[in-house]
Amino acid sequence: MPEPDLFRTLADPTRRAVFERLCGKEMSVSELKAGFGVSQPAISQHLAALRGAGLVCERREGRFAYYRAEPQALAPLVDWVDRYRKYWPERLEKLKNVLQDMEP
Amino acid sequence: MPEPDLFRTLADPTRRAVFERLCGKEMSVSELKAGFGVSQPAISQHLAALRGAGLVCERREGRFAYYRAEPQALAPLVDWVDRYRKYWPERLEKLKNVLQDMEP
DNA sequence: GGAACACATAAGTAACGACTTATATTTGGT
DNA sequence: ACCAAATATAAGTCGTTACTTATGTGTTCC
Repeated sequence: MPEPDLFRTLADPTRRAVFERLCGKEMSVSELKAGFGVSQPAISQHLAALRGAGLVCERREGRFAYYRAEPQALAPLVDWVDRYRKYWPERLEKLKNVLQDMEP
Repeated sequence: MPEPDLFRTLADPTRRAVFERLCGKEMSVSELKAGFGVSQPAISQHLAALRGAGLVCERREGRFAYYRAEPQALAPLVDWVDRYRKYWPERLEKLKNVLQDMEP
């Protein structure tokens, strides 16, 4: 398995949407499949790719497989983006809002 | 031309490296080519892709073409990343540092 | 005007990536 | 024990993509 790059893993819109949905709540594969216009194997393959990048993890329960997102795995991407924030002062406000939303 | 997705545009390591180098300083194509193990047309093609995504812009001067990065075009990516920052409180410190570096 | 230079575009190729259908594996229910 | 459900894996297909070499376009210098 070739090095899993976050950019490449998230480049596919369907796979990215899968990750986004899993950030909201843990879901089974068939629950995920609903709403996407692709087959179940396609979903499983996207989940395998996301798991390879550490972006999701699986919890088995009987014949069901529940997946949830692991947003910490976005660390390298966050770092990368932050390196270019400084070129971009007009975004300061939005960043401050993000900070405020995070504080209790 | 199909919609230029930032994730997809930045997915290729060589192309991403081109963008990164252009954030440091404006450069000509041949100046860029040095350091990458690919042909000049390959560089030109990456530049065309980056330009299509608004990530770089070109300034012509005689027979030279100088390129520089346009980090503002990262906006959608920054927004996307910020949506997942809130799942990730342990990164608060780093974010604060980023903020501080941006203030005068 | 012509040759060398800087770059872009064209055309071809080989690898990759996202999908499909088909099949295997495990589990639950009857 | 059997059958259906939930998921994973295999194998094949087809479009995309990142490269190559070859060629075109414009510019500078002699």
